[in-house]
Amino acid sequence: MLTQEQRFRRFARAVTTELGALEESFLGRGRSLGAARVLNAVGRGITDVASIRAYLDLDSGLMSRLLRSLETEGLILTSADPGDARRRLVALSEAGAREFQAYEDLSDARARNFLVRSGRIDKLLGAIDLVATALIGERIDIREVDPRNAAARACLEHYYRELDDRFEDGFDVSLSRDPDVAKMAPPRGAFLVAMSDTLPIGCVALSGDGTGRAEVKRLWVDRSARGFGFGRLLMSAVEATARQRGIFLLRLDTNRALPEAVAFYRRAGWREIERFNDDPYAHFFFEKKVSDHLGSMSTTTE
Amino acid sequence: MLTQEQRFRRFARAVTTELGALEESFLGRGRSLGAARVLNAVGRGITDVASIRAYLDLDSGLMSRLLRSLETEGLILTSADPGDARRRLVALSEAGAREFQAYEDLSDARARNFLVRSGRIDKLLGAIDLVATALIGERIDIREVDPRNAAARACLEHYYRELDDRFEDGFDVSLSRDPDVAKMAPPRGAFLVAMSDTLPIGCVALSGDGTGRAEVKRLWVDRSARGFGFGRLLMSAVEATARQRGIFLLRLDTNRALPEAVAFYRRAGWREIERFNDDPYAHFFFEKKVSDHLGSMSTTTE
DNA sequence: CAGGTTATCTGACTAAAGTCAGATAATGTT
DNA sequence: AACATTATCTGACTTTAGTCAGATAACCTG
Repeated sequence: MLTQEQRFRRFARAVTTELGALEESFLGRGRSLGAARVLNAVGRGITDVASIRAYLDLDSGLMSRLLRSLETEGLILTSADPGDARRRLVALSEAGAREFQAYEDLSDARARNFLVRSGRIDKLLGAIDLVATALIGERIDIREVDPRNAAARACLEHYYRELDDRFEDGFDVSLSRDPDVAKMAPPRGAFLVAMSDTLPIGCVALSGDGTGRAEVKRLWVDRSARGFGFGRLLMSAVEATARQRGIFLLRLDTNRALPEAVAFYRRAGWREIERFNDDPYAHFFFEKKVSDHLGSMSTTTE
Repeated sequence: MLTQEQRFRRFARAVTTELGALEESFLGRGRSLGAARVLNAVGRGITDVASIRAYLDLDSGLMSRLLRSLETEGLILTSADPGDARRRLVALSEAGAREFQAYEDLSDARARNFLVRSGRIDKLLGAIDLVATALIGERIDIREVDPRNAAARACLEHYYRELDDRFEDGFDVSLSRDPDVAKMAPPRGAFLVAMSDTLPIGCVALSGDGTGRAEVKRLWVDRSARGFGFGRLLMSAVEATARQRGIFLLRLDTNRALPEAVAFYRRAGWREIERFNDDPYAHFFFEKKVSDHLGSMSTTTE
């Protein structure tokens, strides 16, 4: 039988062929891969020379020559940084933007081709998300965002869809105690999203009312990213955020159709308590003390 | 939300980084990637220059120079092909074998590192097999092998394990009508394995007794490879093989715990018939005519 | 055995990627 | 103002990969 290593190596060969073909298609546009990569970096919004150099790991000499060749092609415009004239800023010209878009289209076409040719797009997307998440691994970035932000909304949509799938009678947000957006934004609360490269793979909300107590809501981790400990990571992050906001006691509720969530909260040091709301979707109630005394930012209204 | 193309591109970036690091580690052994690749091809058993050239898609001049450099390093030995002195044969020297092993160890170490670091080896292996199978796609090779061969045995082990998982009371080969190996080998029968690169992803056996009738047994497709139509491919191949062996009528049985198999046989033109054996695991029985008259190789014992 | 074909080798080239040692000019520090 | 530091640029270099036109020797066909 094939060993696990051999299976990985078959995967590596298959992927190398596919990605090699993508690079080949880039060469078809008449400039070197190095130049194409720089153009791509600029197109993606990396605008100063030092950042591009760090992003692509390029020698300063090579970088300079690639910039010069893109400049004489008329694809980029460079200028001195007004704040520090040693630095140079790079921007796409109109022709450069068109050329950047052409590379984007090539990439998208190959991605599409790969996905469609299998005939099993959903299963394949699940698999590639899983592999990418495993590879990106610890390089995950938990950041606070506005709950109306695109990544946050994407997470929430996934979250609602999953509840709708798993609850016996489906899930309808409007029937639930939906915390309003203001409660999930500073200074009273927070909305945290876990980003793996460009993909939002999980979220959690802290819904506060300005007192030293708050609720944890909307904990979700993408199916393809489960088992890597991101749920725990999100919970630690939200507890830390709560402490910063001067919150000392957290509560949450959850549904009996999510036994792994109930087990997870128990393991993570949450204590089961009496029902504290009339949400029809809530069956289990927990609380956890996150700091010993009232934090510095707690208000007087408690 | 991220589009499907963006998800693929996140995957491509993650994988490129991982595989780039692997190539970097190859460079650490002090020779170019080209030379390392040739050494690897020789180590994997490709012994004549033309085949290596085809395998690695190398220009004849470049190939020759890489061979010369490996030869002066003392890693390979070349000799004229005794059958055709224009061809050259390549073999690893003792030092070459050690060096080849060093590259193998590097590859394995990186594969292991990738798998272990996730903490979810089985799920990850399933995902990479799925992606690799999708990428390799049509480039699948159905070949007849001896049923005692390693790939065949690997398939059968998976097959038995899966039946044991799915049947209500498990599965024990010794209780089943296990066709003996001679019936699954030429000239009476056949054992076909579907190879995707180096991975056996499916099998099917033709168990004959030298008459114009035979049984199809052991149809199996790996979980990660289902839905790509490989079952259908294997069945067409086994029917073609049956015709070659002079068989005109095929029969098979299957279990009620495998509804998708039953549906598959119905769709593929099989006709349900009466029970024709006393296998305790068999609940459904099918037959299919694969040629109109007795084939040329049919024996007189029918 | 003559003439064509084949497999490999050699030499002369190119393009791309990358390295390294200064040069230049702006900025920061004392 | 003098000196060190920083970001970028320039020129000279190397290695690798790859291309192409023959050369060479063995083989195949009639």
